[in-house]
Amino acid sequence: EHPKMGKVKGVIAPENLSMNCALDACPPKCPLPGHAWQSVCHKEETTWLAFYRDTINGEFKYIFLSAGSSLKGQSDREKFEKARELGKVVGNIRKKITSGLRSSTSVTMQQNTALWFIDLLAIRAGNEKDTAEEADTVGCCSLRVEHITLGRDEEGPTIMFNFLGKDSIEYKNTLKLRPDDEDKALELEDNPQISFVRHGEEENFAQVFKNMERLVRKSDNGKAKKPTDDVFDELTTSTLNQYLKELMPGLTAKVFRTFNASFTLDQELYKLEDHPRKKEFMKTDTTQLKFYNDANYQVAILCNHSRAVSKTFDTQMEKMDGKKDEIVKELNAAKKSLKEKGADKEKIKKKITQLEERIHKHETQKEIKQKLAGVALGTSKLNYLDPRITVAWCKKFGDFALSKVFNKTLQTKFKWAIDEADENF
DNA sequence: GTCGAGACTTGGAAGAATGTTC
DNA sequence: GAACATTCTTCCAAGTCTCGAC
Repeated sequence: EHPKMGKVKGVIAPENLSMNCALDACPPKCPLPGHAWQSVCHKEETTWLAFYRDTINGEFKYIFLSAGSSLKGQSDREKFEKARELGKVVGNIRKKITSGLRSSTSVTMQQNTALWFIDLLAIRAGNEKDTAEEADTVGCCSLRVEHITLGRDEEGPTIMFNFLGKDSIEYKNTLKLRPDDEDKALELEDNPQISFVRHGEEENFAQVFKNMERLVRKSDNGKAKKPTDDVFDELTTSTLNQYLKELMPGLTAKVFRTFNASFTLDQELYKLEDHPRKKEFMKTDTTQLKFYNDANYQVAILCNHSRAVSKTFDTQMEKMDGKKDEIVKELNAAKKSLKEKGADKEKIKKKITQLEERIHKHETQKEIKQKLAGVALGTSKLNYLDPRITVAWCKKFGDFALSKVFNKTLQTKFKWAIDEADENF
């Protein structure tokens, strides 16, 4: 429960607003007669147009340019360029993390263990929070002992995470080794609450597990930890980001999330290139869009982007089941009539094929609906996926219409990417 | 090194607009 | 064209991160 729940916001008057405009520009006129702006300033190094103080907690509230403005586009591009830069050096950074995991210096070991999670699981940095004023949510650096369960299964060690992240969204995930039995691995792969250790990272995982055993049991002074104690007790987001800057200029924890989200999309989309079912996927716009959405889905799972399940979800499922029953009845009747004397067999056979196709389509639709019930695809598309990857993929594979994946708002927001990327991006 | 102000990005909910089905 | 489903858009809270003061 949020500590400020139930508080009423005050009205924001012109007297609460500070305006920002160029020194040689005419400040906007206050539209309310008898009122005036609190102040007019000329901060050329900032992008905000106006700000006021929140009436509940006194925090700054800004008014910015829209996402479609060239200024925002430029900043968006810089964000993705930074992620691409990380992509070029991530191999070396992972080598440094590998050695840091085994460090005898506690701070170094903690920094690299946290980073290993941030890189693999795309967990947020986790700044300090004042739980008397804000909801009790955590990220990597602020994880507490009570959020972690260490265990073992037939493949080896397991690390289970269970905590509330941004917006009090539940994060439940068990990290484990990929089973040798490929059928079992494929089955577990479909479970969004299970993540496999990256290929080649098995030894590092064993070390991370050892580190975590130590971090959830004892602090550096040897005292036993309580469930409410911090796992990474010598770490803050600030010191972690300072360390990251030593590894690459401008690198922060957030960049790993952008990089891994875009990298995942790129990998998933380009599986189409030599996919055995390539023709089938590229047959219609609907099947190609489904392929794109499946790739987008993998990113949404990685970033834990969820949404409330529609209140009418169960009714909708029941309706779909009812609809399917109707088609099945029709199909059975058609099959029966095939055996009747004097029936137009060719016509009935054609009808049977059509009905079978309808059932298959219906089942696929239900499957998609169930899969996406609690998952939000839009957040990653808007914030984490380099739009140039999507633009290039659309151009490369059958000149697929970009409007199928980017609506009007996204096309405006990503104009810079549409102009820039060709099929070889 | 710590703290807090300041500036910006990321995020889901809700309502509006649009599409689909009967 | 009504009813319902889906997608788009807006809203603003909740994050991340930097920088300067102490």
